[in-house]
Amino acid sequence: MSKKESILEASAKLFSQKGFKDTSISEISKITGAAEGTIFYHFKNKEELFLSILEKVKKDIIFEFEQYFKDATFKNGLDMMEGTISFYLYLAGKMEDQFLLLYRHYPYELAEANLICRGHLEEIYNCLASIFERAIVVGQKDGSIANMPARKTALIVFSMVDGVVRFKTYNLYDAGALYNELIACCRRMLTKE
Amino acid sequence: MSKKESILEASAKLFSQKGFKDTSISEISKITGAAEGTIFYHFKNKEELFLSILEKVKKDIIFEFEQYFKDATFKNGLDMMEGTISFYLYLAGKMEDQFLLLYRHYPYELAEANLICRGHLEEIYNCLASIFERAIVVGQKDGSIANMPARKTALIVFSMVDGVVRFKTYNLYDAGALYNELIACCRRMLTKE
DNA sequence: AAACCAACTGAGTAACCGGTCAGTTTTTTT
DNA sequence: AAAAAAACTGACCGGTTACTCAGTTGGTTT
Repeated sequence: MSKKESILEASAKLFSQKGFKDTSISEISKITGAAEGTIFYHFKNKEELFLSILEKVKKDIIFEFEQYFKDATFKNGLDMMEGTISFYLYLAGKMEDQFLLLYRHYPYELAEANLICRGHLEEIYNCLASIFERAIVVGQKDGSIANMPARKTALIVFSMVDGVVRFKTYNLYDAGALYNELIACCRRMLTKE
Repeated sequence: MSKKESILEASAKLFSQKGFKDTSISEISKITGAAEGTIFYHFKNKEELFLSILEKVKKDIIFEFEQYFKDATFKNGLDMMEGTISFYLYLAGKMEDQFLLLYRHYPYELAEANLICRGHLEEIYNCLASIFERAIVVGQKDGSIANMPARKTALIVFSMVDGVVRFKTYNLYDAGALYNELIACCRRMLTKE
């Protein structure tokens, strides 16, 4: 692995686990074995290093969902929604560090001043919201999901699922213990009476 | 207002809006007019200053909900849930800074090492979850809410509502635009058998 | 072998950080 | 009014920070 790659890998982990401000260049230098100067040779400053990481997070998340939907088949829209939620929870565990980075405050603060950062975040959230929305639209066509505003409902399902992941991240409640209830709630919320 | 009070007020605002690490003692000193030494006279270090603020946030949030439920009357449990959600959204706007502090990462990081911090957070989340739970229990008694695990469902409703508040906080989506849909989703989720 | 160049180095820098402390001012008690 | 206590001050300190830059390395091209 090149020095640049190991810098990216190590700082992605540190930014996720300790936060942007609490991660120093000297720490990244020590872990990777690269001199501090090397870090600034590859990235013009700390902020740009962060943006490179965020871009990779974006690509990874979008790639994973694309892969999942490429191979998956569903009985109907409601079944698709259930699969999507399951995969989201699975992914949040598998890509724990990447999700943790998105649960931090720094990306959103940077997004206020930095258009590139804002763009990455919007792409990520748009991708996630669209995944839930697609399931709803499919379900409304095949009749497994009732008529309701697809995008808005998707955002609510998204925030519901994401909230459960956060509970786990912050050690407030075990996400696994809520899984069955989450699926049941979602089903009741979306199906016709 | 005493110096101590103005230090608490100013740093609460700064910790919420800029974060713990990004707020320096010298900044608090400049804003309040208190010397840096004065801050350390009242609070033995920066962390203890933070804990004082978190404790106040806890008291304020719990107080506000107690006040609300003291005067409010509801037709039934489902109506109570709707009122609770509305009040939660209203409160998240009114106490924007306090909620923002809870959306930051620092409190949860500190909670891992500091029992007092952990205690405050648990009290806050327990209070919020219990509020939603109570409405469900009432609704199940009067028949307006279907039978389902009260606590777990409460946590899901909570994470759903809180997620919508976060969308607004992070400028990702306007919470107000989701209000009607949020209530409708919640109603469908709770009323079906 | 000479020239070139991207990758890399680490000592150095100015700015800032949380925290201390000896001393001053203000308030309360006697 | 004297004494005691509490509130307050700001210069100072050691440590850390992001970032710079003059110089070195090692591989490729001419």
